[in-house]
Amino acid sequence: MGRRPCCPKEINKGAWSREEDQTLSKYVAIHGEGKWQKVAQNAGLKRCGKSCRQRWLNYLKPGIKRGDISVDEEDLIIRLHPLLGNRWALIAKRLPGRTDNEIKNYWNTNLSKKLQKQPTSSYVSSLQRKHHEEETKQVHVAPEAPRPRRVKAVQHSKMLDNGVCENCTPSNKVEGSSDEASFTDFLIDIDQSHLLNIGDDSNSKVLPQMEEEDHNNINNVGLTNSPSSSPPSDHCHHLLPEKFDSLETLLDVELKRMASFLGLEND
DNA sequence: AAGCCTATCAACCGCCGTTGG
DNA sequence: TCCAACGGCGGTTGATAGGCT
Repeated sequence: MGRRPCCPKEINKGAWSREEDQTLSKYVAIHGEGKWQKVAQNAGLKRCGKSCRQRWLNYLKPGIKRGDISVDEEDLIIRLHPLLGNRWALIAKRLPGRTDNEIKNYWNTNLSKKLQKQPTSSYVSSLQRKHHEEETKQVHVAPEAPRPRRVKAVQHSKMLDNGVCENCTPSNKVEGSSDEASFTDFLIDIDQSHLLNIGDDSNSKVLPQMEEEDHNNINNVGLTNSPSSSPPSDHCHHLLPEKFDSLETLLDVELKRMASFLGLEND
């Protein structure tokens, strides 16, 4: 049997020519996006609909930024990745003009290597160090060093039924572990499920030590720039917001904090 | 100058969720 | 309710440019 091919056999593959780009751009300008299969047919492009969509979204669409990922953008990607995992499309939504493909490529070719040399936890430590240095006005950073930003929030701990955080067990050793990535992803997935499980308050847990804290502490989920925050290794933030409309809401909160920290709140 | 190696990134592939008949 | 088509997404591949020997 096998899978039905999504495209006719006689289609062009590989790099798009200028003529094809122009044809596609004109067609979309007139008819709008969507119905990509029809776009390919009606525009006379010997291309798969998916290919047209990808070409438009990743290259031709107005407003697409290309190349030169700024330091702030890189920083945002580094911060969002622990939070979202390889959800490149979600990350891309937070970087106007950037496409998921570009971010994915940038991650795979640049950031993953950087973070391999300096694993997330030690990266976090360096950020903390730098943050402390900034606090004490004793800044000594190698030019190539990552910009110091506090990234406590990678620690999205799985909540157990008894309210104990798995992440707090003495055996919890993330640093240098080969399981680090999957561990983090696992934790994040768990919490995303919790967060998205709105309408079921039984799933929205706030541990006792959390209850006495200000509602603003919701911001401790994800990223923080709090100078007084404890390092992730010695403190777990047992918290899940009582109610988030969605993960997007959570991210908006965090991004506002990030923007504030970056001094970009007006952007 | 030539050959090899590595990095980059555009594009393809296939899975999966959504939608509409 | 079912199913086919479509669209979105993430993983992977392959072409190519640039650097190195």
